[in-house]
Amino acid sequence: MLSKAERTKQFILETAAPLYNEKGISGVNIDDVLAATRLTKGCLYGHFENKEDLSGQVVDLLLKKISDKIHLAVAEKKTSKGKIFAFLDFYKDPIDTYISGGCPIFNTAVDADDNYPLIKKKIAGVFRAGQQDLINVLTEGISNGEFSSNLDAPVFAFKLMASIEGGIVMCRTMDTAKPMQSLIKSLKAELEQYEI
Amino acid sequence: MLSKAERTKQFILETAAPLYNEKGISGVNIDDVLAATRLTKGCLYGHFENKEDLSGQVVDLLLKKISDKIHLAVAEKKTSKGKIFAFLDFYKDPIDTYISGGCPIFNTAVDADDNYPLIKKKIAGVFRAGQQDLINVLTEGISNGEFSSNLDAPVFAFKLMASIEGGIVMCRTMDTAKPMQSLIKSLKAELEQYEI
DNA sequence: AGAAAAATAAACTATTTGGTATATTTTTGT
DNA sequence: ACAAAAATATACCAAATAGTTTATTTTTCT
Repeated sequence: MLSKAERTKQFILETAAPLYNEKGISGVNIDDVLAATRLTKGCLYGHFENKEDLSGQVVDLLLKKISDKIHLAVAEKKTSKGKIFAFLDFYKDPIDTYISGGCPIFNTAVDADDNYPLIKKKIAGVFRAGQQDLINVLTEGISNGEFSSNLDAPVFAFKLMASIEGGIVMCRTMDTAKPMQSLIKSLKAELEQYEI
Repeated sequence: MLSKAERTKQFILETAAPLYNEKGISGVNIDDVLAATRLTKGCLYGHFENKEDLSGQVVDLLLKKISDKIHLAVAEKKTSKGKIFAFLDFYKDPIDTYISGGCPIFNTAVDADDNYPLIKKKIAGVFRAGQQDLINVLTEGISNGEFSSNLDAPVFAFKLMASIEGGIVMCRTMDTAKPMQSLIKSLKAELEQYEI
């Protein structure tokens, strides 16, 4: 079992995570975190060196949580098509997201661009890994005869991610989930064009 | 001719615009703006009530500038296909953007979500207007025989915007423009499937 | 039960940042 | 040329925020 200290630290990170996702890195202040956790400064600074330390670890947790959740949703499907569909369906509700405030990968990407080069590098890695995962699934689908070899896996993988992420932001801003449903349908139909 | 005061005010807004696009609304501080404009506090506060006033007007300018520029690029094309292609080509370089820091519409959307409800509403309007413009172009293309009536204009319009905006962020984060070229090609090909 | 670890309470420091005030200088436009 | 407008310089104020300190209390765990 985790020590009390480790549990408290985890609790702080978990509680701060949605705050960071909603308000952005520079939008969160220490008092917000203290209010949300109902802990005291002395306690918080016993677990983290400073705000930068806290922010870095929160971002890491955010990225890990969403990545794990997606992998889980995708892993339980057997076919290539099933896995891609599961990825798309994961994002079907852009208003009420897994972690409140939208997709943490994307939010952090916009936040970090021009502001936090270190975090930006982390996100770049997450994007690359995510795209590679999709490429692997699609390539697998081509080699096992699910899809035609006309399917350009890297391009379609990028298109899937870009449109989903863009769609989330648009839907959240316009406060409607409907366009996301149509977008997902359209992307599914696009993939099905390559079915053999 | 504009009065000196009006010119100075415009100069402040134009100079602050890329700062806001790069750093986000709460990331910009007054001293940044003073340093960039090389003006003094007294002067700045002679033109704007407070930071909120300045921020609001900068965001308005950002949205107007990019909207105007896109309209200009699209308007000079005659055909529906030409207009859509012009829209896509407008975003072909996600690294070196028209206004430094990426697409201001999208940046502001992520920034405003959960933080600035008033600005969020403004962006929602811009998204809706942009989508409607694309719908109109596509619908025109259908009615004049360029495209099949199988083309679902609202859905495709949304897909165009979402994937382009998402693609910009991904490319900027990974520091490469290449995937954007492929994405644009793919979207063009997708539209061409509906050509008659 | 009792020592060590963890958390609290509360006061305090330092820095950043938004904003004000005012006297002086520069620029503009008739 | 000259009055009005615009901008500067400088000093200052107030609030928000990050971070420290220390003595005390609570909790954990053997």
